[in-house]
Amino acid sequence: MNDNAHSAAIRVERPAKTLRELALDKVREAIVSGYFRPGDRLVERDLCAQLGVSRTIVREVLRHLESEGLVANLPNKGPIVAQLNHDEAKQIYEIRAALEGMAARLCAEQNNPAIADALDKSLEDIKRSYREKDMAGVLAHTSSFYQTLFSMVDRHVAWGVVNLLTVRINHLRSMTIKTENRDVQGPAQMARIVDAIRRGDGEGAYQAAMDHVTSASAIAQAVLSGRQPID
Amino acid sequence: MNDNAHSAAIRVERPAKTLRELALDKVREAIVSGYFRPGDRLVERDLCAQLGVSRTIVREVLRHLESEGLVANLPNKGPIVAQLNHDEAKQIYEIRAALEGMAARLCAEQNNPAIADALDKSLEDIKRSYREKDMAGVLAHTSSFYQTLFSMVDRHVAWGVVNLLTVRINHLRSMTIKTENRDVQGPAQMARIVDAIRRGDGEGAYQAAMDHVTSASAIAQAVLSGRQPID
DNA sequence: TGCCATAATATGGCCTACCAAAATCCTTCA
DNA sequence: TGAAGGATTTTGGTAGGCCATATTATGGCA
Repeated sequence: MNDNAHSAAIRVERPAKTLRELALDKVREAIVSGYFRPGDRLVERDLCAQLGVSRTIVREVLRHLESEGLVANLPNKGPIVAQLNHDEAKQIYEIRAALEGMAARLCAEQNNPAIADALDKSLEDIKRSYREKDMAGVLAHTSSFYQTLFSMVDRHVAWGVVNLLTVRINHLRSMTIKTENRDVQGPAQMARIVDAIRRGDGEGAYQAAMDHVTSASAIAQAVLSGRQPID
Repeated sequence: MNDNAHSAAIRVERPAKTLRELALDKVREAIVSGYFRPGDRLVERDLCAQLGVSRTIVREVLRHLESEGLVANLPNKGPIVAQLNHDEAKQIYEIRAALEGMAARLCAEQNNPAIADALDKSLEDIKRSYREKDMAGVLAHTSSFYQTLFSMVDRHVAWGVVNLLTVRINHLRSMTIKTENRDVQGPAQMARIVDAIRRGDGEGAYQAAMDHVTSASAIAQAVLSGRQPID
């Protein structure tokens, strides 16, 4: 027993990730990062070669990404990287507004100072990343901010939905945060959310969260209008 | 050209359903309908035999259902039918409330009488199904009511999210609608939504939609408390 | 009898190889 | 030139096999 407990204590935390999960992450990352562009065909056997795995894995991965909305399947032609149009992007921002607004309200109604403190910490990270011009960091810490918002009130299902939708607009997000003045306005809007939460002002937190997403959406629309869709 | 246009016009809407999609629907239906119970193991090779398809297909289907949240994968044990706990159900109802409330508000702000008319039609179908004690019909027409709500304002992404979440609580829905008085209260609450939309009262429609889901959620919680989880 | 080590079984994870059907590209011949 | 008709590419789908792990028998030993 003692021996067992001991070996358990030193047990190496093995990856436990299956090859399929690794491949899934790789391909998702490749799409989100723009290595595969919207409209690109994802030929199964090519992916096999690039990933170094069998078709079985590739097919399962493509199915998974299809159900995530990152990949579209043309009948008898095969999978391509999904194209996000104007309208869908708008809808995604709208849903995020509704859910993040909800989460912010719940946080405010919790009246727990630890929540605002945790959010402030993420906010500092975001500002620092902006100062260091580390845009990947801005995105990551912004995600972290919202994850905190949801997890502090135990809304992991809603967080899952938001997360799922967010990967589909990732390239838009990375463009909006580079917009002029966004390094000041973005954090300012998020600070309003935190302030309302700290005051216990549910309605204010809701509005502030809605406003933040809404302004991001407006910028995204402008970006999309400026550059013609990749069609 | 003319010929082309003509042949396109009469083109038979071919099934186009791949075997995988058929299998996916079958298994999803089997889970939603309760043929497979929460916690049941879904042994790949058994499913192959039952569905009459290859393991490739079965695996892709399982992956798809996993990302829908209907199937859970235990490491080193394999897939089982996902178990819905108390808290998750509550969260799902909460998200539906937020999104259906949003859709109802948008419908109201549209000021288009056709919307309320279409909703009224679904509502009549629901009442008739209740009178005929056709509970499957009640569920179907209720879905149809909400689908109208979303599609009338072109919010198919949000509808997709709601739909995805709804399949996971399908058994709860089928219990809530059988609750005492639900055949009167349910339609009455939905009529309030329609009335507000017809009046162009966005805030009222939002509240009415929230109230409807919230009361369904309360009933679901009661049902879940009454009968111990299937563990 | 009771317990432990071992073998058998079940199952998921992963792979290769194959076939049919559809789309597409390419060649050839009138 | 241009249309018929292969050849190629690629998906959709199948079959079956290998390995690792986990569970379950099983049989032998104290």
